[in-house]
Amino acid sequence: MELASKYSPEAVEGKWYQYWMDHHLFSSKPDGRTPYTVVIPPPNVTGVLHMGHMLNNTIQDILVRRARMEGKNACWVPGTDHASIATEAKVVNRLAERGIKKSDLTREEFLKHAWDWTEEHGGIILKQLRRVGASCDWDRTAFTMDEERSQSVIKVFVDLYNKGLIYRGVRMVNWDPKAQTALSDEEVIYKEENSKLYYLRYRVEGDPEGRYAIVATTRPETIMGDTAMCINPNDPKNEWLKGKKVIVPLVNRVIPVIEDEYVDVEFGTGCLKVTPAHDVNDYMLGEKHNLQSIDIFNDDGTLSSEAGLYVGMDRFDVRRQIEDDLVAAGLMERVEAYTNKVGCSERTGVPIEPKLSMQWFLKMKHFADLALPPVMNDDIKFYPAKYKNTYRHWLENIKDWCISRQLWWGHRIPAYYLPEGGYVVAENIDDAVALAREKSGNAALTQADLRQDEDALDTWFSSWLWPISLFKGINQPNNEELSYYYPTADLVTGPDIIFFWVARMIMAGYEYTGKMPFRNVYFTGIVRDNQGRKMSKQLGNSPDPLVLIDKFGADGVRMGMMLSAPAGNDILFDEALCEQGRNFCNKIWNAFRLVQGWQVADVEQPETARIAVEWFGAKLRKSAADLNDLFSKYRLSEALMEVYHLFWDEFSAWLLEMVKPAYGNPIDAKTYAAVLGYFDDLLHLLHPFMPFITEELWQHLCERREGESIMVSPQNIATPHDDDARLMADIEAVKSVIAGVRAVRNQKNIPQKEVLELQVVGANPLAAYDCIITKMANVASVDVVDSKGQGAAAFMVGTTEFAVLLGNLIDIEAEIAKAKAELKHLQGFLAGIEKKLSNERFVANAPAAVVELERKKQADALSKIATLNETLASLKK
RNA sequence: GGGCGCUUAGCUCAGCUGGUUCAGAGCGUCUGCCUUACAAGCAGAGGGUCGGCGGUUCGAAUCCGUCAGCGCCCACCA
Repeated sequence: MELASKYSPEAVEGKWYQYWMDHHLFSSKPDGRTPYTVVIPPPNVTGVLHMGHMLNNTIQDILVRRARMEGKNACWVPGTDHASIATEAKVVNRLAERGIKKSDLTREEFLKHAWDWTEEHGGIILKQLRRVGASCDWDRTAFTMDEERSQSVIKVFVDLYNKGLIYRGVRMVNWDPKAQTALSDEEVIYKEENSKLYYLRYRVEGDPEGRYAIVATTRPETIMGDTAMCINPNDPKNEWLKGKKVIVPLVNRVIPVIEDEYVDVEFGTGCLKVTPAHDVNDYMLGEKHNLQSIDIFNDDGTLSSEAGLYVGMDRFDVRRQIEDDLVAAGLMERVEAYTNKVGCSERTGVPIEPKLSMQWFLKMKHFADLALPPVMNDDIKFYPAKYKNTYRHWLENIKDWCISRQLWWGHRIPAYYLPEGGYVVAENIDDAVALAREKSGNAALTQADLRQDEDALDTWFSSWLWPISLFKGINQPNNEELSYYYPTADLVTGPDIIFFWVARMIMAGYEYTGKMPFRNVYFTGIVRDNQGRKMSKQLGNSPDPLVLIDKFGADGVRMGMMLSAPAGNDILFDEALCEQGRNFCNKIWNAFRLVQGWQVADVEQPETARIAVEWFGAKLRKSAADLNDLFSKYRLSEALMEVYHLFWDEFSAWLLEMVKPAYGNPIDAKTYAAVLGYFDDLLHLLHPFMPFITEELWQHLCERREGESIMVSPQNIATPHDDDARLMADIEAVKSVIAGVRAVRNQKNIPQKEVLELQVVGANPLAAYDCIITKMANVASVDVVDSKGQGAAAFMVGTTEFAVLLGNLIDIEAEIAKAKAELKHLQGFLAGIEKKLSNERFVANAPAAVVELERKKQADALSKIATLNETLASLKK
């Protein structure tokens, strides 16, 4: 069959993915094999594939395919996340485009829109993952809001409530005025902002001299909520304010001056305005000093009637306005430029507003105690391990988790309020009615009397169950699938969700199965552009993975991603890397074209081929062993580089050239079979990284029967043999000789096809390999001589001198210069060694082996120097 | 403010518990080649006093201290 000289991914990829699907090659059921389980970090159900997914899923696929090829029962479970707040925001925006406001809809109507949107866009990303080659068991595709997962979430909520770990209460929470919901601490991102520090004048009530205190604040718009001014009792400069009352500017409310050591004497004027409703610290001060709390904001961030002034205006408009008004009223001392950190909503980006509200919380101390030890003692391993510190620090300082969200899209909190007050928590309405009757003593209560809590649960309250709920482990504890697949093997995710997700999965894992959810966590880096900038829509520097796949092929892009993606390091993505991947595909393709074009005949195996075949076997065994080691350490980009080098340099450039028959001649059957065997081995090693091209070539190579696939075909590369190392070292020396001759050709512009004469001075330690040297370097023979001939270009391999006879082509001056330069280098080298050896303390203290080695180096250097001196002498004749 | 990590060739990085001629790899660069698998290729070459300083040691890219620069995480100084 004629093959094109270029590999065409488009003709291959779709075909094979369909074939894998048709033959259920990704599907997994419990059996007698060792399981290898990975659960996908579920992408947002309405998301589209970006470079982060490309990286993350390529890594998972490599691990999964490798495990599958090792004979494990690989199970990669895909799915999507309902992403409560993100999806709700998207739905709200979409409705807004149609002129519909969320507030005009009932909960049911809104959810209908959300489900429509989910069904329309949901799963697009999963389809896109197939283009990448992801070998997920698609029959298991799950959704965090499907029936099974929803039930799990509700069941867990009820369970934790009954265990006393979930409570409801009024607390200061992070309020997102745009999404109009509470957020967990983890969803608040602090951004540095250039703002202003305002110095306001608070006149002292009844002061005959009309004195005033000066308060520094970044948020003058909150003065309407001020209910005290606080000074440090140990602050002499504010001593005079003790026991006084001051008047809030513009508002003219009289508030007390309180004393608390919390106040930093050094900051501003040492006077702090206290707004208990709108600042976490002020809230604490308010509690401590029994202050009134005035909530001046509406849920959307506009001023409420409580504020008295600026009612209905947005908080930031008020800040601008009040600055002017304070100046006009003569109450502004001054304004300074100031840099501070403002907490913003991770999702909507708007500054969060600390707000007192009724929310549901999960006590975290219990879970922290559960989740910290297994990571610290490496039952669960983190790659890279540095994230253990981050993890520990978070768990040791953990605060209760606010799990309620004022959203509709998500799992609705299963709490039901009784008409006369109080509530019950139950998995379903029937249980709730029963409980409510019991609680109230009113046997006549019906469903209609109960009102379910309006809030939904934080998205992460469902995803923390993911590794368990995917195997129905919450609803059917200890079921067969769970016992078989769980704990999962590896989790591949970004360090940005270590708290959101990883830590909480560990907590839920131990709480609900008594076991870890996964054994290893591989933290990927962030994909950046080649200038180190984070990829973003605004910058437009984020390529579409599918466009890249169209351009370079899925295998090419996978390789491009992996080439520079060490665990935990950010990857600077450059299309040039995909180009390298594509080129590699082409290289593999063409190596195959060469091999499959050979005519086989019943001829004797040449010695060259015999040695070459033996040598490459050693190489292959060594690489396979190295790969095992690299994979065990999750050093995937190094593993890929290892295979890349093995295929391109050792196999293509050396082995194939060594065994290649002369033009038009056939190859012997023995060599041919060996080369095909190696090709098969190489395809197996490559397959986890480049699934498509390897499957394509494998079928050509083995005359595959329907239903077979490289991914489940046996692969048996032996462990290294005892004499492999010696053979490999010998061939490395042989390569150096060949490279030496080629270098001479290059310098002298002698074409490869011109046969040269090669001499070796003294004895030839590589005599057994002369046939390889003559073939690869195109020399007539390797002649052992006592001293090299006139007009020869010399080079050394180890301590042996080789010489290429050049006759009148030789450039005596250049040879002398070269020899002199080398001599100088060697003499310097020797001087260093001799200095070491003459150091008594070195000889006395260093291990014998090290000293011995130095002696060997010394002897070798002396020998080479002698050779060079002879060369110089003969050149100068 | 606290914690962690990084700094090695033009770029991206590897160098594990100090000692193989240890200063490496890939890409890029340069030179020569359209050699009958592949110019998306072949052959060859150049390139770094391992961020600075100090210390430990017979010996330091590797261990310790310190300084400088960069990055990340955490934190209620308004």
